Amino acid sequence: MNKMGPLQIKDILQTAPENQSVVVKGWVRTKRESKNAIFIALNDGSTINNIQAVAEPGQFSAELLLTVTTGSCLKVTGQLVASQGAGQTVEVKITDIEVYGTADPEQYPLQPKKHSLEFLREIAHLRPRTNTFSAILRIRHALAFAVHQYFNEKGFFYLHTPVITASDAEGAGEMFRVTTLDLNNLPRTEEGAINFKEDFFGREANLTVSGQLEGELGAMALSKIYTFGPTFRAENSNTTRHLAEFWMIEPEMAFFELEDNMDLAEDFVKKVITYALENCKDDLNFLQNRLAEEEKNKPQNERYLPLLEKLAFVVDNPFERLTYTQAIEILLKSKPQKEGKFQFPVTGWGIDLSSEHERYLVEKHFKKPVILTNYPREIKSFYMKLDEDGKTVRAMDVLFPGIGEIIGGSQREEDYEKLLGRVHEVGIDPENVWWYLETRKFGTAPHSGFGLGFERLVQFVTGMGNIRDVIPFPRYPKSAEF
RNA sequence: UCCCGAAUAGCUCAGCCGGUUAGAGCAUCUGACUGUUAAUCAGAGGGUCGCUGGUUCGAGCCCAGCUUCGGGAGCCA
Repeated sequence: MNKMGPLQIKDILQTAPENQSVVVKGWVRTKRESKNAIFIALNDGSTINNIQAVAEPGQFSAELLLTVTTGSCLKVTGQLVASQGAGQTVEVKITDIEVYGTADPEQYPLQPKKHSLEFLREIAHLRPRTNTFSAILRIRHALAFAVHQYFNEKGFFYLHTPVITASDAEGAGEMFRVTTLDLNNLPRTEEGAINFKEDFFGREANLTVSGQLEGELGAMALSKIYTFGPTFRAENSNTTRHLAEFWMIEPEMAFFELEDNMDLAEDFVKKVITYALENCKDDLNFLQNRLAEEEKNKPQNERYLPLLEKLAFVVDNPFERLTYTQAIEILLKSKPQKEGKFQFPVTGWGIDLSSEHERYLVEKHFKKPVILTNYPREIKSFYMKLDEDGKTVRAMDVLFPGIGEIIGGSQREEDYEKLLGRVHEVGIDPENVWWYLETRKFGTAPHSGFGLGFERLVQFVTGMGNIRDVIPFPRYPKSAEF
């Protein structure tokens, strides 16, 4: 087999030292000079661990060594030897240094010290070079890989739903417009309205807010499909769990009823978390220690479980399943309700649960992930299958501690007349979704699906508090710099 | 979008009741020391106090507006 590029630090660190010659390419994390040795810690992002390269004083010119600073990029040639010092088993005895790129320490913002997450967000082009963000990005990759692996093994097909759509039928949120019209010289109809017939698609177009409707079309032919792609919401949301551009995973399954849907959602989440636990040990350990440092400053009662324990707990315990109606009963009898601690007191059946209510159920009452089902029809989307009582729909929300709703899904309404009725009820023009309605006209079938916010999953697994820190280049109101 | 808070050195922050020349830790640089582990010790450099306007003899500090950031809420994934 051909060697595909140079060895990576991850592999070199696991190689037995036999004075063999090695080439290491990476970015300098720190340099320490002492009387008998110069130590350079190199990292290439293949692992959170650095490799130590050692040179002798006088071996290289002062001019060269001055350019070896934190952030600079090097090619180091030498021998792989057993380390004489504690802290690492192998190290590289340097014979040659080539500086690929310098990084002026007076200007390079990432110096060997603690930086706040807020500051790193301002230098998103460089933050992948930090331990924290490289760990997050490796875990993010592992989770994405696990998603595809899981669905592939379960017989799902990856369906590529469009990024550009002409319908906002789901009403999932405000949309970003896609246009090639000259905004300074808009074509007008005789009535003075903007003439979208002259636009690229000959009609109004937007970025997708969900691949679900198209996903259902796929499930009505391939039985089990999933989508995994970017999703766009133009909401003016400024929270730690919303992005304007995020990645959503949406499986859609023919012949799945609500219970099958819940079983799949729970198994899926547990399996991908398990994959991360098994394949990202170093990174998770690093993030766990990092979080533990932060927790030190918090009062005892506000501290969470250590990250790895939290993840193991979620994997090992069944999610709590209950109906919306049962949840309301619990909330009505709850301590914060009786003591008037809720900002929005629970007034009774039919209210939309606010995040304080969800948090109470998940974090205080059950202390584990919760699946809430059978919500009132009035507070859920038009495509959800009506229950027999006609009051509730076969919806399910999976709620996680810390981040709230990680999954929203439902059994879909497969009855043409009932679906059409709901379309009219919520004020959607049936003409805009004729193709969606036709699936119910031609060979309709019971089916279900859900949407999982990928970044919320990454947030949960990494323990990061702000969703803007689990995507390489976050998009949110007033921010699209990088 | 709403509520609350913040903006002072490259970074993280302190700055009293409005009063002389605005401080600390880390980082950077210099020196010392050391098979070192984000080394350690000593010294040095580094500031339009977010922007605009106002009050005042005098504003980092008080007031107004704006901008950006953080936390919470709503919308949701």
